[in-house]
Amino acid sequence: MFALADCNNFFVSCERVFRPDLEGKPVVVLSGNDGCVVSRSNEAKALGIKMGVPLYQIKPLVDKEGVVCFSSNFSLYGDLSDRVMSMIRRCTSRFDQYSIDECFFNIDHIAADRQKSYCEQLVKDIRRGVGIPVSIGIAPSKTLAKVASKYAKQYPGYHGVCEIRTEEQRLKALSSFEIGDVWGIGRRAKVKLQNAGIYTALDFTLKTATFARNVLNKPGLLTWQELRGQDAIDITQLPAKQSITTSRTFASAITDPTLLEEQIANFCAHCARQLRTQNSVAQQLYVYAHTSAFRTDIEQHYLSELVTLPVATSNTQELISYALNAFRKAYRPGVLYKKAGVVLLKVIPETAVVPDLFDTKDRSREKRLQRVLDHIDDRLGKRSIILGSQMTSQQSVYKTEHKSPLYTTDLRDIITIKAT
DNA sequence: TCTGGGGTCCTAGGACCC
DNA sequence: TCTGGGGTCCTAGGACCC
Repeated sequence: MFALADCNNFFVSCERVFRPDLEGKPVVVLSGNDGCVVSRSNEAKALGIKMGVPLYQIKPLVDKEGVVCFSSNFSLYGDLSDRVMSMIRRCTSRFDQYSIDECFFNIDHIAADRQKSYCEQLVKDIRRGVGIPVSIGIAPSKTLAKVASKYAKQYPGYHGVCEIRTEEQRLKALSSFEIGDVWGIGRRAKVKLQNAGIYTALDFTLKTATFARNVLNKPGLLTWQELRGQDAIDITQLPAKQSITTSRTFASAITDPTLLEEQIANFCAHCARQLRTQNSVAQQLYVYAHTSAFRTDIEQHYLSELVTLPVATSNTQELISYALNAFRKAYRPGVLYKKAGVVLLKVIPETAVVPDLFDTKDRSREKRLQRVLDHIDDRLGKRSIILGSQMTSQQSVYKTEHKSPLYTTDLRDIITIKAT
């Protein structure tokens, strides 16, 4: 049996941990630049606020109903996620974190008839210990566990835990579960299946394996098997990321190349730091910047450059220099760049680097310097020490009007909270 | 005016090989 | 007019997830 733990309305719940006065009130968390709604409390959902809707489109409703808005605060969410995950990890022999707010875990060491009450206690403990509400689904496959967790979330009578154990439970659960809500069935697949007269998860399981394979290919067949109770999807964590991206949309479009270069240098530094934490190096680097796709009044422009590095590296200085050179080659004056990003590709383990016979760099020396810089950042906080190219203007190009303090991770904010 | 960010997997088709 | 067969590797794009 698989257990799936899923934090309810995770980002909103994180904000509420430190603002218990917002319990029972409509609350939303916004994406970058306070653009879109990315997390909603049940009260906000009840007002009809949809996932992903731009804030400006619901501004009248937000004002009228007194919806509380937060800018996203990822260091807070990451920290609370770690605390929830570590509580679950202590209860299991097999643990796979699937996202910032979800994990699968094994409960086979508990007798079958006690698994539900065991998980109910875990839900209570996490609520008391971290302050985050969690729902747990238990079933013989991961997809069914996801279905179960949705029922657990939906009906308070379940006390946060729902099981799909017997064939009777499975048929009942799937018969009132919309096909588009199944894990692995996206928008396109939903339309295809509905056109074939399939509206519930149960309808889908009554078709043949050949049908599932023909209409939705291999991933669809796996989902079909899982819904029938067979363990088919493996989500064992990849040991290391194969690509690393940092990209941002700016609050307003940028034309100034110096300002853009500063952003790209920062994206690059962020990617490189992630690369080093997984002891990897990148063989390729991709830089892009483009106009807003939503604007119909200006000509669209997409700048992009792919650089293959002579020697795979994770060095921030080196990666920034390649990224800026590539950017300068492709930059077009006058274009209103609204979004830009850096992607590191062909990521491989540090130990697999093939040296270049004609390499002129003293790589071991650069590596020692990089290690010192990382150490300073770890000790004194992010961006304690950065390169000149990362801070040429000191101008902020992002909007975060509703950001909560870094309650758990930033010493300066903690001191401020205590002082007030 | 204002519209997020970061990933993975799969497949089809082209290039290339013998 | 008629123009092989089989395989691998790579890439772009689509679809999906949170």
